[in-house]
Amino acid sequence: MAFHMALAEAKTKIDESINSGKMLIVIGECFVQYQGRAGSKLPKGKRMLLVKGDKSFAIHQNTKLRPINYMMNASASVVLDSEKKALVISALKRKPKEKIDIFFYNIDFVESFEIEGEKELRLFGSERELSDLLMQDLSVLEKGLVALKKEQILRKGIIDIMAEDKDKNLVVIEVKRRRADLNSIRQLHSYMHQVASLKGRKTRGIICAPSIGKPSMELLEKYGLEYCKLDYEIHNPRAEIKGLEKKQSTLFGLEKK
Amino acid sequence: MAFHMALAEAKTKIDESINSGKMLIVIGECFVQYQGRAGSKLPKGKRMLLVKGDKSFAIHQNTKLRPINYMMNASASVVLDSEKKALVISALKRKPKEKIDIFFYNIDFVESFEIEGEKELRLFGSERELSDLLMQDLSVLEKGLVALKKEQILRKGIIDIMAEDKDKNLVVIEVKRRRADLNSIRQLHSYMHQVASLKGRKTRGIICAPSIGKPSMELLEKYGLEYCKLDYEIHNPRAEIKGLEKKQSTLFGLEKK
DNA sequence: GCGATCAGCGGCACG
DNA sequence: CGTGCCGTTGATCGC
Repeated sequence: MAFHMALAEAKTKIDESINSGKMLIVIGECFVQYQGRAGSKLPKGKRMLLVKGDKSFAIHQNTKLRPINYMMNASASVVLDSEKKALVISALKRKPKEKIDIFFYNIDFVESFEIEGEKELRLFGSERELSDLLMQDLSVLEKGLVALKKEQILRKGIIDIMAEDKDKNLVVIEVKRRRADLNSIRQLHSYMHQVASLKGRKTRGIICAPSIGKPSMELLEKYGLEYCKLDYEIHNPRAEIKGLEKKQSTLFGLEKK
Repeated sequence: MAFHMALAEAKTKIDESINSGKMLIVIGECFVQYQGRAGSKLPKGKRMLLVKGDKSFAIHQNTKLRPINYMMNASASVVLDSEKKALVISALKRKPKEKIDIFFYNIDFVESFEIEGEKELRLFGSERELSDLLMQDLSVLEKGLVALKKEQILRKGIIDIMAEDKDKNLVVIEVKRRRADLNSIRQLHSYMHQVASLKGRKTRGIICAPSIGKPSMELLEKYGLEYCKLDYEIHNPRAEIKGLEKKQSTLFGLEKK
């Protein structure tokens, strides 16, 4: 019957496409279940399945950027279930053990597209880039500040920039490309304490970010850390540091003279 | 000429589709540039553009789950640039101000698909669910432990579960659905200290997770926190707590008798 | 709207 | 491999 034929035809196309490493698009009414790190069921509805050359599976609804169900680097099997009158596409993965089953009850569209190897995205304005820029001249942060090491690995975490100020105090610097949040502060606090107890030297902590929220600022002050407003601009080939506004922590307000 | 005609035809289809809220798929050779929170350029190559009903734009290559370029909730404009012989699709957003330009030099495929409103995914095994399960009977964690409040909001953070032990000590509990990492420990540490200094009472901190890494365990011990191995299983409608293995922090090894 | 956290986070880089 | 952390994080929920 025509109904089954469509699914059988689709199966052939899908098998071929997945095998070839092409980009595959399937659109139709489906039910999806997943079991693995978590579990989920997605009620029957029309969706798009996108299978890429690297065996990543993504089921998209008509909203949101991210797929509603997915699996990457999986091995696939396509089976025509004549009982359920469905074409079942399963993606399996171990480590962690996960499985996703897609039951297509009817298929509106199947096509695969030849797409050459991926090109590299040239991105600018990443934290890495800002960090590198800062490293080149830490004196914009504070006179006499000199960089010791980038990406200093601690036993429990990684410091963005390790430096030393003019008074030979150690300075732990954490760079954020966006508004500093509680997490940033907790990171810096943890790093600073590790360094202080490890080196037995007076140690300061500075967070560099374009802005910082009020609760984060309060936590920062409570921990005796410092904040430096870091303004930057992103243009064509790379980002550029625009301005730096030192704003020492008020240290519980003791500094008001 | 035929070349332009194809792009012109595509423009019509794309305009209509974006206006209608359908799911739109465009495949062709394109160059992409983005400027906003960061900036990027993607060299010419064949890709898929996916535009959803909620005006989310995603440019996919043939690898990876996530799009190489994207923008959500944008306003779009489609322009035929006869100078550059390209169809330019631009997505614009304010707050934050962002722009993405997609230059299609030729188009292999354009189609839009009617897809009804999204259905809800029923997910089980989330942290929220595990937390709720624990709340129902904290005694599995420790005899005499009683829950005080769920999602207790602090000035600087949110506590998963606030409880009290048999000795009337406050107990801050942080639940993780996967292996506890440094971040989890730093969170719990921060919460515990806030509670202790706020209430002026002896306060304990317990992290519940299926596993914990070695560095995280060390940090946990350094902070005087405790770890509880939380085993759970996910089956059909919901997750279920399988077992709990208490594993008190060794507190610098002082407990070895 | 901002704030905080989770996510089946994914992806990357380094040990 | 695991560990740590960034991400144009996105997505959710509460204030």
